[in-house]
Amino acid sequence: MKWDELEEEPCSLARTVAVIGDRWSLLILRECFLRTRRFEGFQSALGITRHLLAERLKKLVRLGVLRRIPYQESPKRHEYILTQKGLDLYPIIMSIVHWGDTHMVDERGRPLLHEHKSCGKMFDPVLVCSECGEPVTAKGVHVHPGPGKRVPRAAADLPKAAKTKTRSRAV
Amino acid sequence: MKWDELEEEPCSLARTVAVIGDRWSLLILRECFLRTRRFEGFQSALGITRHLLAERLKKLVRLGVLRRIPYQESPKRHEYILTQKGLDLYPIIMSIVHWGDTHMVDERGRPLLHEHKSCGKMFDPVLVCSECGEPVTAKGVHVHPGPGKRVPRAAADLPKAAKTKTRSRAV
DNA sequence: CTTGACAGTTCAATTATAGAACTTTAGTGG
DNA sequence: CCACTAAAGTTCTATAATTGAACTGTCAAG
Repeated sequence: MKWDELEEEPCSLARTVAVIGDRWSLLILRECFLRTRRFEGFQSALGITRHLLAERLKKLVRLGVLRRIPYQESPKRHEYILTQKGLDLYPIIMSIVHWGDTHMVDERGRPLLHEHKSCGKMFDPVLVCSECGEPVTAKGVHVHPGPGKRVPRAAADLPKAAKTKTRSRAV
Repeated sequence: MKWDELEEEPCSLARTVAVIGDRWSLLILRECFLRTRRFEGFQSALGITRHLLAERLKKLVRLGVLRRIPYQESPKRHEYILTQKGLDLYPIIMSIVHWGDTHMVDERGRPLLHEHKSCGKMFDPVLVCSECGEPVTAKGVHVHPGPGKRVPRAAADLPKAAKTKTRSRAV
């Protein structure tokens, strides 16, 4: 499967992985949330090669996650800022950071602590149900086919006999 | 930067990206949450090459995200199941799926809908503050250095004059 | 008129991934 | 006994992605 095919899959996870599922995109986006905006800033903060950084920034702009806006004329210079689509990635970033805080810290503890401005306390992010407000777990979720569901790649390609039975599943 | 170095970074996001930040790991984990457990199951559902699948499964086992347990003797066969560490990835997966549902769907709508068993309603996941229960946004969060904070790579490698000023930042 | 910053581009060398065939252990049907 | 199938990998070559380093173009300052 190529990256482009990934974008076409009838799966919201696969389509999002097509955007952020590589070694660098999430790190670049972390820097965006840390208020880095310029090429040199990303490059020196991350140690990414300039070649790849240019490529990834282009891709994120093409996908509508970043916007490239001029901040000076002569010589023309641009900076990269998060669009709303980009800002909406924050829950993903926070969930990732929280998992790292829980499972990947060394003896010395967390690299960063987060304060929720509106309540003033150090907090952890919790994923809850939009309807009842209770925390969401894998076992507590039942999945139904939606309008955008297609027969998955594997089942479509394989002979009829090989089709896997469908079942309610937790993603 | 190599994958191994990524694991060492004093950043919970980088360390988590070292685990799931490639083309396939998240898709394999999606299948795990969809109750796939066996080699052939992953392979036919994803279309990943067998070579890479074997490698990724090994990696996820080594990192403690999956456990490899025998389900029959002669011939010895094993299946892969999520550990608690793996189950804890669910908020990341759900956040990713939700972003895809919001920003990457075609005209036909979402591939899947999610029902929250305990309240019986179709829902979206919302990230809230563990302390006050209010939704978390990038702008509403203030970051403080934690005990595991080290001077970042870039600042440590560069001459003193080039050190970037520290600032409270939103990741 | 030389130096430096910024935002890239170019190119060779190294790694990773894709695609396909092959291996091992065992069960099944004839 | 023999061919065929299945699961779970392994091995191999070709192709694609990434790295590392140098190079380009525009302007400003000294």
